[in-house]
Amino acid sequence: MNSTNHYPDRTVERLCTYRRTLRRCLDEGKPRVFSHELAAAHQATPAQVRRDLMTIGFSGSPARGYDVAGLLEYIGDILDPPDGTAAVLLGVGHLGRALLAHFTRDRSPLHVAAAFDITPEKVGASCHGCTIHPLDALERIVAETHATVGILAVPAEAAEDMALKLVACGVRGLVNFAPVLLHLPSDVTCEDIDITVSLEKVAYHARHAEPRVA
Amino acid sequence: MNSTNHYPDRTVERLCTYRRTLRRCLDEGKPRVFSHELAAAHQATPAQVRRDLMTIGFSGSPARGYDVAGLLEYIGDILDPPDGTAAVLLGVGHLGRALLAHFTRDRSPLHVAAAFDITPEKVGASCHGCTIHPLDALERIVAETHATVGILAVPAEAAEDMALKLVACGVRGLVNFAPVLLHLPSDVTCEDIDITVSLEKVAYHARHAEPRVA
DNA sequence: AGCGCGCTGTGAACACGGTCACAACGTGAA
DNA sequence: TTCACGTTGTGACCGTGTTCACAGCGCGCT
Ligand SMILES: NC(=O)c1ccc[n+]([C@@H]2O[C@H](COP(=O)([O-])OP(=O)(O)OC[C@H]3O[C@@H](n4cnc5c(N)ncnc54)[C@H](O)[C@@H]3O)[C@@H](O)[C@H]2O)c1
Ligand SMILES: NC(=O)c1ccc[n+]([C@@H]2O[C@H](COP(=O)([O-])OP(=O)(O)OC[C@H]3O[C@@H](n4cnc5c(N)ncnc54)[C@H](O)[C@@H]3O)[C@@H](O)[C@H]2O)c1
Repeated sequence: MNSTNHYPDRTVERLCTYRRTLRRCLDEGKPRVFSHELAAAHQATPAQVRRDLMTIGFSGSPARGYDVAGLLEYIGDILDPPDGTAAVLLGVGHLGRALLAHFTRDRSPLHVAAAFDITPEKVGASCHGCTIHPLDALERIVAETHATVGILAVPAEAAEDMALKLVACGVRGLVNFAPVLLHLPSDVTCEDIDITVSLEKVAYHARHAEPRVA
Repeated sequence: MNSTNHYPDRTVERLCTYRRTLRRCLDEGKPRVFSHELAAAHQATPAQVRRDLMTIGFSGSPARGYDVAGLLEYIGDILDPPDGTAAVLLGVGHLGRALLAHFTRDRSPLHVAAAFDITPEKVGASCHGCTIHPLDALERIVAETHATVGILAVPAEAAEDMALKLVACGVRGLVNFAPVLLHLPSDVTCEDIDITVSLEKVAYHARHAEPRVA
């Protein structure tokens, strides 16, 4: 297991969601879980869960299952840097405001540290307790907050420019809501969330579903 | 090719995005495209594009490429029902408002036809030109608008109940923003958009990216 | 008219993630 | 103490989606 080339994307994704179930178990005072319980709370089979945990090197015990608190901490060590993750948001429009409302109140290991917009009227204002900064403060604030992730909620035309600006400031991870493919250096991770495409896909599949199976 | 079991999900997804590039070509007066041009505008190789178009049965001509207008119409016939797709939105909170702002002004083949909320103060009000209805009007309005897709922007605790309610009204496609797995009949298509997980994934990958390759 | 280039269409090979199936083992009951 | 059960850990297998590689062909150039 070399240090740069890490776990598969799909596994990381499931780790994120396993955490939710594990937290709920902890809240309920349930000290141990079986693979089939974790599987039921996700889109997964018991074998898949065991495989994921094997991949990250976490062992359970036969007839007892996995230790909830131990696994939660183990996953946290993989996913979370010691000081949590800071993100910056670009574009405080309709979508940006919703994101701010959600990720600033959150005490999770991940939060939005600062927001930016190009519109002069918005700059300086505060939105859900977060001050909106001008774009020329980007480099300084990324450095100060040690932000490692950038969120793009700007119009499609501006997205690539803003992405490259973020990369120039040292950001290596992006979440892009704009409906365009960004051309980025290969060491930058970008997750596209394309709500329009998701809706179109679902509409398509809904139209072509077989009448009723289960 | 039987009528129920249709194209793979990934292909449908790419068809949605090919359309964007094709529309841009049309706007620019470009009558034909090559597979490598479509590929460059997407996360795809030329072979992948050709394979997709082969899958849907659209032919180009060597040395001339694909006819932009023809392909656009061909994809439209696959993705869009004749009258467009109507969706209903459940939960007009921070996220719901952003979605309304985007998908009501849109003249696209897909639009939000009605919004619903449980909070008495919100019901009856209008948001971005869309009236907010009470939940007990759901069945009637789904029937009247012929909505085929439901969008869940409600708190996690309410998501599964609301999903089942939509299904009971005849909706067969869902887009779910709540961070829970929905247990649904197998003939219902559900696309989960889990923004928190996307952020966590990106943060993870950004931390473990190799220093610099390209 | 003839030639060569560059594209399309596609069978075959490949890679990856997911699933199966089973040996190993700890636990609790008798 | 012994046994039966249920769960984990994992090698082998399988299916799907992606890429390779090349034959076939039309266009434009000479
Ligand atoms: N709202 C939705 O539900 C929705 C759905 C699908 C896709 N999207 C996409 O998400 C993005 C944002 O959508 P929105 O609805 O919030 O749009 P919006 O127009 O409401 O907001 C865009 C914001 O970005 C700011 N902006 C513009 N250029 C900028 C720049 N260069 N740097 C920083 N800020 C800049 C604007 O001032 C504005 O505040 C768009 O690309 C849109 O296509 C949104
Ligand atoms: N806002 C974000 O950026 C964001 C990010 C990640 C996930 N989410 C998820 O999206 C969902 C919505 O987020 P939000 O920020 O808009 O929350 P919000 O609290 O602002 O809005 C929720 C809305 O749903 C309404 N509601 C509650 N129960 C309902 C019911 N049974 N039927 C209809 N409406 C009901 C409430 O009245 C409220 O208007 C949540 O599940 C949240 O976890 C949001």
